[in-house]
Amino acid sequence: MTQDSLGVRVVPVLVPMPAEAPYSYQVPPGMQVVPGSIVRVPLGPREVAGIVWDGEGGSVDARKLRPISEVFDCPPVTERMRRFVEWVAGYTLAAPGMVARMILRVPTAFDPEPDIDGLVLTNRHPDRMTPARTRVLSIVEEHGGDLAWTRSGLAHAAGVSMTVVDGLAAQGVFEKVQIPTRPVVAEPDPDYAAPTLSDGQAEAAEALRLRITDDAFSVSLIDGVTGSGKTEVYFEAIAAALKEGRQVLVLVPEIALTQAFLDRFHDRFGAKPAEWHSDLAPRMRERVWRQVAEGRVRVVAGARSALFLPFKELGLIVVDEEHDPAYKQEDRVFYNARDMAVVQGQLGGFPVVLASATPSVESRVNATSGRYGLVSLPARYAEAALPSIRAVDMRRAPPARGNFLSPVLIDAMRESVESGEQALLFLNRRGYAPLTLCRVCGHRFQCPQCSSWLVEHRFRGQLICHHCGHHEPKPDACPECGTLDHLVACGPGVERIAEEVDAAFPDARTIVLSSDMLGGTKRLRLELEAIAKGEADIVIGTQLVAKGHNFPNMTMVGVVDGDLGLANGDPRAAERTFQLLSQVTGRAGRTGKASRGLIQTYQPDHPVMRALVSGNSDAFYAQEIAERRRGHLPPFGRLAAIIVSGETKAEAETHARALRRAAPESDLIDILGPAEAPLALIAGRHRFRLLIQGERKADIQTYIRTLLATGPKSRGSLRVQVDIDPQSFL
DNA sequence: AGCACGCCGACT
DNA sequence: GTCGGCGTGCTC
Repeated sequence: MTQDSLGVRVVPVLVPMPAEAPYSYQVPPGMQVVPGSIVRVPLGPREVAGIVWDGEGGSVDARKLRPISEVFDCPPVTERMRRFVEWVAGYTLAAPGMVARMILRVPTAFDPEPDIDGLVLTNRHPDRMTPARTRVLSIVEEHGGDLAWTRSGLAHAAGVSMTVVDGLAAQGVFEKVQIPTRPVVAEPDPDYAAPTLSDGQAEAAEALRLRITDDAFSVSLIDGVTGSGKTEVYFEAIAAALKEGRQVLVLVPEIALTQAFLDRFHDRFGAKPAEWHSDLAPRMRERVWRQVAEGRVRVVAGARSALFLPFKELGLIVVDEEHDPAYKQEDRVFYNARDMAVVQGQLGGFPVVLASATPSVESRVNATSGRYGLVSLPARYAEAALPSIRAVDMRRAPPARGNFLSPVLIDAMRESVESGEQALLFLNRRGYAPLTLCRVCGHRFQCPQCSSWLVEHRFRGQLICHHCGHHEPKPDACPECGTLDHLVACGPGVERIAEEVDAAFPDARTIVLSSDMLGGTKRLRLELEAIAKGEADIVIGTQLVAKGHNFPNMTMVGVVDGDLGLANGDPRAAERTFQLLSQVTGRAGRTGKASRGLIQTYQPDHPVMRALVSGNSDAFYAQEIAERRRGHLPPFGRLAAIIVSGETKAEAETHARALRRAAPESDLIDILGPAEAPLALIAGRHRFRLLIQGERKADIQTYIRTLLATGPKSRGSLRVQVDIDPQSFL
């Protein structure tokens, strides 16, 4: 804290804009501020919320200084949160103000919720009774007599107008009291419904409980297949943290929390967790934020932005489905919420639990190297038998000409449908066909803006670019040679599979689920409910069927193209495919009935397929890890360079190919979205980067020189930052 | 990031 | 004659 020339106190304030450092503001005489105080300050033509920061304000022209307008009546941002903001800003190379903005993005939560005016019965009697007055008084008596009521609530309950209640209050029959605001959720009870755990689960739960009572920073990875009871196990860690009087954050990847998760939590703790995600109604958002800050909310389940809630006494973060790419934020401030959760744990000195049936390779490495604790759960045999998974070798059982479903798949579907059960077909491709070409001249329909193929959506009669959203009506004639009616669809999308299914099963009830479905989220939810109720026999879906929804009668899952995504040049291709297909095939087999997953593939010997079929992923992970030890990805060794390469992933891939050609033995490389490593010195325009790592800086410099000499000179997009270790916080 | 100012094209 | 596009520049 400093004083300006007139002796007025000046403090640094972090304002929500991309400045390098806090701005300085005067503290008007008589105003009390401490580091962490949330204040309203003038900023240019407007007023914004900012956070009083630590240390000295920078030197500014005294004439620029303006006074703080107001200190909000709100708990100050904790020391831990302030260090967290600085850490995230340093790591992601974002402006600290922009990180602070993520805490402050709750427009009106900084003022306390006003108490509600209530009425409570006195022992005075009304001058005379009327039927309406009798009703009011008997309603109050029925509820015990000493409860506080709101005017409108009481009038409504008694079925009378508010004037009746006002009349009684005027005679002193009621007196005014202040009702404190209602908590957004009831307090969870750690002893509400202690579960019966299997031996394996009990052992795992005990290991996590010990971490909690250690009261120190640690990271534990719970690795257990679908149905092994990970959730029950980390619930015990939550219970232990609650008993220690700490708050708990459960991070979940999806925007909307699945009802299933909330129900399970309620069953265990007798109350729901507070929810936090971007779709939350503004009023609820404020109340949750406020009550989290006050420590009234004990457990929050939320999307990645919940990491920036101002917890008063956070004592545990659980990251569910830790491998999920939805944890990456790739705009403004680029971060991976899973990693930042670990950072919070370290700064706050409390445990972090990562859970996944298919952990990310980096978490597996951290667990096997001992940096993270590993809690493995054996499969549970009893109620949730795993589906038997089989690879369908497409070379040996090919589909009929012009079709995409192998007879093996069709037979399995028929068996399920005929026995009154449901079948799910998974294909991660929207629309009818991913490529359209002219049979006469070979013209391929390409997006005019981003040069990817246009995907035919036959239902809508459009050709659509899935990259940028560009769309045009599908013409009858080739734009190149003008020939009519010779355009041909290449490859399958879900719409095309639906066509094939309709032909093979004309009587079955079929539903197609994809994110571009007409009718939006509401319709989707209805369809999911309908499916759960058994109102469909065959479901054909894209990625969104992989998530959380349970279909109790789904006994067969067919993956139409298991190889899709294995060969797209992404260094995480195998990992992602394994994770996605595990999840999809896991949709079957939660019923206790015998169930199966069939994966169509041309590479039945691929490590991913072997892992899926055997149910043992150790060899697969070992291979992935070995591959990366050969130099493909952090988190091994020190990340030595980030080469920024352009606006699109395609551009980054071009650079990567060039470098691979030029230096085939090099310690390459990954193409990463901005969340995965600090975004160097770079204006926000470059969104994808190559990472190069090596043992010695000299190696890196060689690679960079090679790339600069041979790589495409696309828009001068190569920039370099050296010497950042993304794991150095551990 | 947000917001104002500012300078050029089609319309109440 | 005005409304409105987004380029540039500034905010303690």
